[in-house]
Amino acid sequence: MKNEEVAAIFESIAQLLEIKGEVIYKTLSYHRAAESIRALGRDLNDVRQEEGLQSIPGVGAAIAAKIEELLDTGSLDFYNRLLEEVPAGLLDVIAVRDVGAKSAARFWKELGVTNLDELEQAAGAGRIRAMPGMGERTETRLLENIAEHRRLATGRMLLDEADRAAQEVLAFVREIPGVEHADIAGSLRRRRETIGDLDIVASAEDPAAALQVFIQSPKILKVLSSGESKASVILPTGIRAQLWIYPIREFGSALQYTTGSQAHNVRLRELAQKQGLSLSEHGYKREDGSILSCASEEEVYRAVGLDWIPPELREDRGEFTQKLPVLISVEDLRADLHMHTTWSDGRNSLEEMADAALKAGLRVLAVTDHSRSLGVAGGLSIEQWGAQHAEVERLQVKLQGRLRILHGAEVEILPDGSLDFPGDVLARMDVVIASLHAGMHQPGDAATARILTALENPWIDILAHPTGRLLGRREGMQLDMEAIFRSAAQQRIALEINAHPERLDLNDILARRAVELGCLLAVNSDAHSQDQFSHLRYGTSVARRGWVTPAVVVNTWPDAELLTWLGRKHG
DNA sequence: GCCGTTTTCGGCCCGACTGTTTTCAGTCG
Repeated sequence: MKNEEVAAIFESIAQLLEIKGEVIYKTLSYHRAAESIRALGRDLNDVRQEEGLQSIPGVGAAIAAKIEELLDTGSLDFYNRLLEEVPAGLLDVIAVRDVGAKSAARFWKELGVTNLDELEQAAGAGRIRAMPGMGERTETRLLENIAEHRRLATGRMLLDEADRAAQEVLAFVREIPGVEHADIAGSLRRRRETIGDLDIVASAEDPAAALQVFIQSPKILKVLSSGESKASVILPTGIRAQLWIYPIREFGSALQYTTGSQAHNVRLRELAQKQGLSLSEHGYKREDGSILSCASEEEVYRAVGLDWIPPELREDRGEFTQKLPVLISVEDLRADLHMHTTWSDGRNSLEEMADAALKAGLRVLAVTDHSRSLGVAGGLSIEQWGAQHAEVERLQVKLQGRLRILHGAEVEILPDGSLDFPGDVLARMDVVIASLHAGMHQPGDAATARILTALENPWIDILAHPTGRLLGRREGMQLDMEAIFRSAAQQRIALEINAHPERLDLNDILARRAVELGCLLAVNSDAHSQDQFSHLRYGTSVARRGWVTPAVVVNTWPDAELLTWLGRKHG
């Protein structure tokens, strides 16, 4: 059984227990265990054999025993019995906004509702408003929220879309009279790979007045809620956004609070509590009732004896207990080792791409069009690659050393694990990227074997978008990443963090694990047009979330070092 | 159910907003 399946079961257990009315801390334990398992980056079976399951944060004796039962039998008696007690359809009910475990339990016990359809029928028939403590408005809003839930079932944005939408809101907020600072917060500031809604935090002399201007603007489609300090709205694009406004002296604690993650904030507040401090978005309250306001985030962390923690690390994945790394930044990237031109499926010519790379601040660019078997993407024949090589040489002369161009290819890994070009062609390349675009539906062990065979090929430098996932569209292959990382580390092959916002592959968790196992990484744009070098910042944010330092990322290295690494194979 | 630079038992983050009530529970982030 896969980690993700185990985590999903614990998540369901947490919710079912909450509906059942179990003490909240027990449900929290299952929730935390699920999060820890998701962040593990390695197979539960390995952890069980090596350090033991209880080495996982939030996993004690009881949950460890349940994990073992799941791993051994593929099923969990405790969970099965829970499902007989509480209708599984209620899990969909509590996924609706403003419906939590308490309400779901009441709908179930008082109206016999066991799933979302039945809840919608009950609301439509006016049976909600008849319940004690519920009214007409509750019922109307419930119907709206159910409709919204059905519309947005897929509902998360990719990073680039979220960035664009957030910048628009931010610009608008900054123009509201009386607003001093405004910043992006929430999961977008933490650079999560997909974004549910936008969080903006601002400071103003008179927060309530500024909020009024915000919610009355024609740029807002609908106001979901609004008060003295926060408003939740829907933008004309259908995207949900929240704006918090605080006095300037509280801006630091407000930014820290609204950035999250929730798990990180809970840990930080627990830490504060042990020092006799109560932390909220307004600052610290001491035991004598006095207030310590924080205008900057640094002050928030310093007050409890911590260094400022970069937002990308705020996921309760060790940032309070482990030494913080010096994270990679996008300015560290000197080279881009994966891109395409009109020779295969790119939209711009080689020269246009080179110009764009220069404008993006790059010093080294690897030209890596597809290989011959990828017909749909205009893969190059051996002869075409040779012709392209002549063009690369001409362009290199023309560029007069302003940009160093390496010539390689993104070479298909064929079904038997061999590469799409023979060794004598690969030997002529400056850089060889191996990747897989076809036959991704084969079982995980077969796909793993195929990649492991490919990694034995003496010419490979980089394994591109290793899992093949497409966010929101396709799950990655179920590979044995541990085996792939070990092989790549041994061969000094770099694993790619593909920076396309739809790929981000490796993800943060896998990137962190790869580095732990001694792998090199490459953050590449995979640009198919001249505007896509800007994607490098998305790849960088994945690396940052994976605790990655520049030292292990080959395209941050000085030319000499990079060429030495490439030259180990290509002479 | 987990966990320990005050604890192996007794704790477990904190406040804003809503809707329905007259003081609060539920939900959310």
